[in-house]
Amino acid sequence: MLGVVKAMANSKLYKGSLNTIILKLLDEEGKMYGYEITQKVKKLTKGELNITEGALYPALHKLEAEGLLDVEVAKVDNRLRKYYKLTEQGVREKTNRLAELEEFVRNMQQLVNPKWSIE
Amino acid sequence: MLGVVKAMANSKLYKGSLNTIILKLLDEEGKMYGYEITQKVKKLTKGELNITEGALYPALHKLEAEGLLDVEVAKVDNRLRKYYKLTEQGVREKTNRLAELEEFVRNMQQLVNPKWSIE
DNA sequence: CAAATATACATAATTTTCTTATGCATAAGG
DNA sequence: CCTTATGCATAAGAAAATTATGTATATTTG
Repeated sequence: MLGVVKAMANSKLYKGSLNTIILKLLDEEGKMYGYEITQKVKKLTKGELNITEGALYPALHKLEAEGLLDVEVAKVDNRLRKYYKLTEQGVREKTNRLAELEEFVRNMQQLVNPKWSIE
Repeated sequence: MLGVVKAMANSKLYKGSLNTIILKLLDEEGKMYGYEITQKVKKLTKGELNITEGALYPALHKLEAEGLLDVEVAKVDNRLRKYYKLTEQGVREKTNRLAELEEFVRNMQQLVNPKWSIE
């Protein structure tokens, strides 16, 4: 019995962007737990981007191990939640990642030309 | 003796975008050879994106194997060049990839918010 | 003119990042 | 009661890149 779990994305372009997404959402929301992140992303992209658990949880663990996230365990309705939030280093890294993302978009615009513009 | 070869890019965001870049450049230029692509990309991004040979050549071979590219060997100044151009299927696929790229940017904009806008 | 750099291809080993497939457990809805 | 939703986790494998080589000719530079 498989629950037809849609992949993270149709295209391969999202590779490498998961960490940036996580850092930015945590910066906005203050703290979030894993499942909440997947739902938030799904909603914001109108179902077009589904983060898989196999990608998300290892990513969260890695960011935590790198000192970019702090974790806090909570029990809600007898179910476990692990709330993540940015550390100070995480806030700095988030800023860097967003700058890289803007640069990426700027460069892709030059290469692949342009229906979109910056600013 | 190592020639300090810079990586394809500082950030990981470019992962997955190489094929799209290749298809679009070939569409614009008509035909190009591998080394020419690396130089063109370097120039267009003002040196910020350096495609490595280890990424480029396997990608070209794969695109050719998939029927998206045709190759034509030439000898210039006693040196080998392999000119690639889009097949009909390659043209169609280029269109798809560009649409995916736009969708990717649109989704990232929703997620990570917004200094850039589409259109 | 010798040495270094640029041009031009290629591939193998490894790493990173993701998909796919599981696994466990509780809550809610039909 | 059975399915779906919530919530975590990890392992096996694939895909795409990095890093490190290797070969060869042409050009520039000290």
